[in-house]
Order: sequence, then C-alpha cells, then structure tokens
Amino acid sequence: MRVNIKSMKLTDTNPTTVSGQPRVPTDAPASCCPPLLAGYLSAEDATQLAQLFRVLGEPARLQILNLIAAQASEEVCACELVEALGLAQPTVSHHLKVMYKAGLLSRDRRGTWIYYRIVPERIAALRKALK
Amino acid sequence: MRVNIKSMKLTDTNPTTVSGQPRVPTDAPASCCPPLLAGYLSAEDATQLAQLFRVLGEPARLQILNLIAAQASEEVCACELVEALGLAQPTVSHHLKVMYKAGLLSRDRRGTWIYYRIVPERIAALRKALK
DNA sequence: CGCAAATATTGATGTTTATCGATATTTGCG
DNA sequence: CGCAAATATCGATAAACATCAATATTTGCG
Repeated sequence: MRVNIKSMKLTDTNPTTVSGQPRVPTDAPASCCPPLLAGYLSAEDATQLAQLFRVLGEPARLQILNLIAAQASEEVCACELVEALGLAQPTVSHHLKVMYKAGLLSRDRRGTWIYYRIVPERIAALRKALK
Repeated sequence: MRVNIKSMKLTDTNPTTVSGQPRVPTDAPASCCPPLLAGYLSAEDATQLAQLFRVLGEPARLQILNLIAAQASEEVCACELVEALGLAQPTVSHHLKVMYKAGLLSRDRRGTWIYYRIVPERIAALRKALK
C-alpha cells in the first residue's frame, strides 16, 4: 500500500518529542476490552482483544518486552535489539512498529536513536481482560 | 538465515475419558513460562508463551471462552457453539481442538455430545506471565 | 447390524504475516 | 551541502492458518 505524502504526515508518523517524554500512538485505546471471562464480549471486542493477543503471539516480540523490562532504565535502543534478537534490522523494525501501533510500546527519539519503553497500562489491560 | 518458528507438533488425539471427568492433554504444561516482565525469558520460553498467546489471538476462540464462562454450568456443548458462533462445524471443531491442545479447555464426552470447560489454571498462568 | 446425530478429518483455497535483501529516509555533524 | 549511522519502507518469498465442503469416524440406540 502506498501512502501519499500529505496523508502520511497525519496518519503515520506523529510528531516526535524532543523532550524526554515517550509518546503513545493516538489510535490505540488505553484499555481495550471488557473481561473475557465475565460479562458479554461482543464480536468487535473479541476482534480487538484478539488483535492484541496476536501481537504477543510472536516469540521475538515477547523477547523484546522481556529485554526492555530487564533494563534498569526501563528503555532500550532499537539498535541494541537487532543484535540481541539475532534478527535482521528490518525485521526488528517491523516488530517494533507492530507493538508500537498496538500501544504496547512507547518511543522516544534522541538523535539518531529511538528508545522504546513498555506501556504498563496496556499490559495491565491485557491482564485485566483475562479475568 | 531463516529462523523457523516451529509449529506445534500435533500428535494425534489422546484417549478420551469414558467417565465424567474432564481431561487435560498431556503435552500441555499446567503453567508455561516465567513472568514476561521479570526475570530472563529464554527463547524456548518465549516460543511456548507466544504459542499460547497466539491461540488467544483469534476472535472466535475468545468468544468460545466467553460463551463457556457465561454458562452457569461452566461448560458448553460443542454443538451449541456452531450455532452461537455462526461458523461451520469443522471450523468450530478446529478451534476447539486448538484450544484443547493448548490446555485452555478440558473436554468431557457424554454420549454423542462433548462438553468443554475452561481450565482456569491455564488462564491464571497466562495472567501471571503478564507480570 | 443399521441408522441418525455429533464430532473429526481431509483437501483445497485465500489471507495474513514473518523474514530478508535492497533501498530509501531521517538525523546529527562538520 | 555531504557524509555516516540509525531507522523505515519496499518487494518478494515462504510458512502458518482460518475457513469451508465433502467425507469419515464415533456413539447411542433399537
């Protein structure tokens, strides 16, 4: 799919922060779905929730989360991940994009590097959905 | 180099119970993986855990869980699911098999019918892994 | 056994997606 | 601007998988 330049500015990249504040993509709701095991789950809720689980359904992505969580700084540079995961750079970039779009990661650009953090509320929402 | 994410080897059906006791597949460990966000997650752990999440990464399967949880009897007949989900019978059968093999569901055959239950420990393990 | 109902398997098909090499874009710096 | 490093996108490929129709298997019952 080819996105033209004008719409790209709006949909794809949102302005990066120069401060130290990580950002969260606008299209990812903070909490997604009602509890899976209590109450009624609509088809749309099921689709949303499934999409989130699917993001976690990839070993490399789980390892990314684990690697970030292991840092005292609570963040990790994308460049480090390439080496740590043993995957090609485009592959890592893809996984980061998927997780970012799912709202599981926030990003913070500092110069050439981009640092990723876990969005804890998003993980908590997932845990909550498993109630 | 291509990393081959090995799919679950579906050894065929294990013996079903004739008694009223639900069974759990032997190849599914009760609890799977160390916490995702604390401690070190090995590649194998990541693969195992990802496989579990992937099972949940399908709306129909989430709806199955939700439907079972909605029953006062805590169980549901496979035949009811076909109608409830609006999917073809083979498709439902497939989803049930996947969830059963993943240890998320237990089954109990009573005559021609097969009743499925949620395996709560398995869900709890998943929630625990999201810590 | 023979039938009917429930469930499972098979085979085919279309979609999604993980992966990589090649290449483009972004960013800081001199 | 021009260069180098980090990241993103593109295009291709292969694997995984959801889905269904057709068919097989299982089960209870008479």
